[in-house]
Amino acid sequence: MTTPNVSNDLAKTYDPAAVEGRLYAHWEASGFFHEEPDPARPPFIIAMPPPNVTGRAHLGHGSTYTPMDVLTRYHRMLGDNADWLPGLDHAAIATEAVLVRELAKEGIARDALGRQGFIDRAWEWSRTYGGTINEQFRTLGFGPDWQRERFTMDEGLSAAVRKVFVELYREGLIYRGKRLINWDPKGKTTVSDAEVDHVERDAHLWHVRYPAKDGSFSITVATTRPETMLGDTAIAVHPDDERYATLIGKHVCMPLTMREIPVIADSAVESGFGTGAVKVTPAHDPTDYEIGQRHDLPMPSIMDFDARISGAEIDVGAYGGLERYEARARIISDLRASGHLVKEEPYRHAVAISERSGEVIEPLLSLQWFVKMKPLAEPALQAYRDGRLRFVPERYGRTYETWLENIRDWNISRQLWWGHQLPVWYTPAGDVIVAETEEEARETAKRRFDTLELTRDPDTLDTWFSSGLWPFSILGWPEKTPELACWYPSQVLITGWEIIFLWVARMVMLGLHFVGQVPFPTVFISPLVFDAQGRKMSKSLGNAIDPMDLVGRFGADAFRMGILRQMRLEGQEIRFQESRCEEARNFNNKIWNATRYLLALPEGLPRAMTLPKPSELTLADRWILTRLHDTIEEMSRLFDAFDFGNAAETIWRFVWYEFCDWYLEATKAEPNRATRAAVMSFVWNNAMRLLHPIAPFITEEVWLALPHDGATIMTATWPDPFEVPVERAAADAFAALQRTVERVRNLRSEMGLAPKQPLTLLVPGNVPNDLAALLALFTVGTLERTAETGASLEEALGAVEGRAPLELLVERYRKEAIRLRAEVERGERKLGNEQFIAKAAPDVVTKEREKLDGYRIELQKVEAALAATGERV
RNA sequence: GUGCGUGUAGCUCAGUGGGAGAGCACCACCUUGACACGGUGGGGGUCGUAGGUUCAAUCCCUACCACGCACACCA
Repeated sequence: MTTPNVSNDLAKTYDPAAVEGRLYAHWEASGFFHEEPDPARPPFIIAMPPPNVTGRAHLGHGSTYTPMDVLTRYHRMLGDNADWLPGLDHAAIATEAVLVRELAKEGIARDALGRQGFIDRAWEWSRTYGGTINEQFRTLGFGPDWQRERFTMDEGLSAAVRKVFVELYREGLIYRGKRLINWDPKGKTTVSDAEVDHVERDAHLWHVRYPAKDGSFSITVATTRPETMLGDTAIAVHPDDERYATLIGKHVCMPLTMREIPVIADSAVESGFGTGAVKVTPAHDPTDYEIGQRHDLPMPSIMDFDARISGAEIDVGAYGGLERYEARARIISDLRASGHLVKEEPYRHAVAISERSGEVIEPLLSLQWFVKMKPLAEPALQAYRDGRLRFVPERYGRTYETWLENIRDWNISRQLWWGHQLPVWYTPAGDVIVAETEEEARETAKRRFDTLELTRDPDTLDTWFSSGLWPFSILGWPEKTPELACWYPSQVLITGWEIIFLWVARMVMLGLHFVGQVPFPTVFISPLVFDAQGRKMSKSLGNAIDPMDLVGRFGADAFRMGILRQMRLEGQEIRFQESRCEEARNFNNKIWNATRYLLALPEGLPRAMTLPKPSELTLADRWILTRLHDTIEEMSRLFDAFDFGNAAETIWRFVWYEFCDWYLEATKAEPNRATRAAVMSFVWNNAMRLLHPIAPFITEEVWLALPHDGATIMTATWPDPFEVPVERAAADAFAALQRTVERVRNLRSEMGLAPKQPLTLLVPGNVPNDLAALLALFTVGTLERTAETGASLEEALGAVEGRAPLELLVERYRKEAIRLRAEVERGERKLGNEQFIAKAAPDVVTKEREKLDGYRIELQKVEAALAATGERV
């Protein structure tokens, strides 16, 4: 007789804080995350989307970066040449904004500091605070190859940026031009179309009358932006609009300065909206710009980069110098006074907002640099259409396609200091020199323009320009490195759908153009994280959850499991529930205690991965091994399909509801003790490996405590289903046993028996002893053998009954008979339907027959039992 | 306006052309060789509404309603 001997080494409650930091430091110091290119093995490469250097971990990283870590760990265990390549993005606008704020606190203006001083500060700041998010990633258990960490402003990556710029320029795909751009008056820079949001806002629609000079007629237009009237160069109406047909070609006066402008016809005008006539301000509105181009209209700018009215190009009357909203108010009041304001109505419409600063975008005409997109987009579309690039879920492919089909040129110059300065120089005569280095620029200047006096373009490149090169720039491109040879293209890109345009499409275009292959064959789009009510998480709403806080309370493993279990393959959002992390913490505790039980088995554990002879395996052994086999196949399938939610659910079920609830309990019965140590050790070792990609820490801790081979579970092999014996018949028999146990437990409960009060079990003689013992164990029953019943084990188990008070049994039998009669009736109705027999699939009909037969037999039995009790009454 | 997604138990969500599921919450009982961050049992849903296809619809189709998202030059 052995007494329980729970290992004193292991606390009763799992404490992630005591494990996670220690293991991570060990992994990193041991170089387990690092990998060298190895053409002999299949590559599994993920380029980490570089977080902003200003960034902090948020729940979105849970849903996008956890899957990357999971897949990298999974493929490493599969023996692939797996590497996850990390890095940071210099995040021009965001970083510059942070710095400007910091400087303001010290009372320093950006311009006073000067360009070089500012950049020095930015570098200093990046080095000091920029690593924060990487530390947080370590806390979350993310294991990228830190030795390969890159920064978009690194010298190598910057050289790649310059090379790409120069090549695109020489190919005519980058050009400089005066175009209408999106100006962010707060960030004091241009932003690309992809960085502009359209937000519904309450505003006004003002109807303004434009009179003819002689007063013989007038035209009224509707506008939401009266301040732009100063730059009007035409009034447009639809060519088919009869109301205005006679006025086309005539002139009216813009009432603020009484400047004459023509009335023109353009089909872009909707006659049904407003008055059917529209003012045209080509320099300050995208539609008007196009109309202006079609009609060759003058395009005077009336607003400067501070969003103030400016008379530099045209007479703006008394409004010069006014801020745009002041000007609007003044103009409205003047128009009202002069009788030109006909009508004023509240109006809700979409306003263009800078994604970054939240400021209302001002469309301005400005000399900027652009990338010609159509020639780049075409191959990127082709790659998608012929299947070289696919999206998971598929529907996001259509988003990508639509965007590329309608793509417009990309404004890439930014009026910021922090970023890659354009490799562009100008001679005093205004000649443009584009070169990879200043030396090269000087040589060209000397040779072609006979000058050495050069001014470099002060602008920097859109951050996404360097991010677009990420998949190959981090591998050393344009050098022909082993990394580039082995690891480009990568295997999958994982990101959120909000940056398909900003980033994914651009990587595909530039990757195809410069390396000749799509940078990744598959894009997995992970869901965005919202709060439990479906609201976006934000600081202002106060509903933001800090992952670090969750890790502190539940552990990194629980955080990862908690969020993965909420992921659904087709879902576009997660309504995050913190309780899922708590459940996962409980799950880990379950694992911990099952491990304590296992380690405390009095007989001890054998060498790793040694199973008893097949003939010695008990029914429970065969069942759990079969379940393990199926779980391994399922986990591999689900990881391969990016179905992380179901993967998490699958291993959860196996570990908790099968291994702990049934198998571990079964090992407490005498007939199962001989083989249990080996089988449990084997199964648990496999289970930890299956769970490791999701919960790296606890699995390592447990695996190391179990008999194992190797230094770390990280490089242990992924479980192989062929190493696990399968026995369907035994698995089915055990499942029948489970159903019987549940039935008897229900009876106990109805009898009001306390869990420890024994119940007499009436077990047919043809139920084998080991099964009978399990029944007794699971139901706290004492066995009483009865006559053999039924031909199969299932039938015999179906006949197992507990000895209960007569009234109770009668009641149960009655209820059971009612249920069964309903089932029989339903089956008979179905099978009595000739249409069903004739048209339904044969196997469906057969199954239905078998079901009906089964119900009939059960019903007979129950009715017989009922009758028998009746006789005894 | 166009396109996409979602409506299933009180909550968050799985799922299937042929007997409605999980977790949490709730109720009852329980310190059973590890675990109360635990065990066992239980109650609870006309599967958004209305049609259609089908022998059979929660699942497929159509319309509508509600919510969310993306795109869009209606000033």
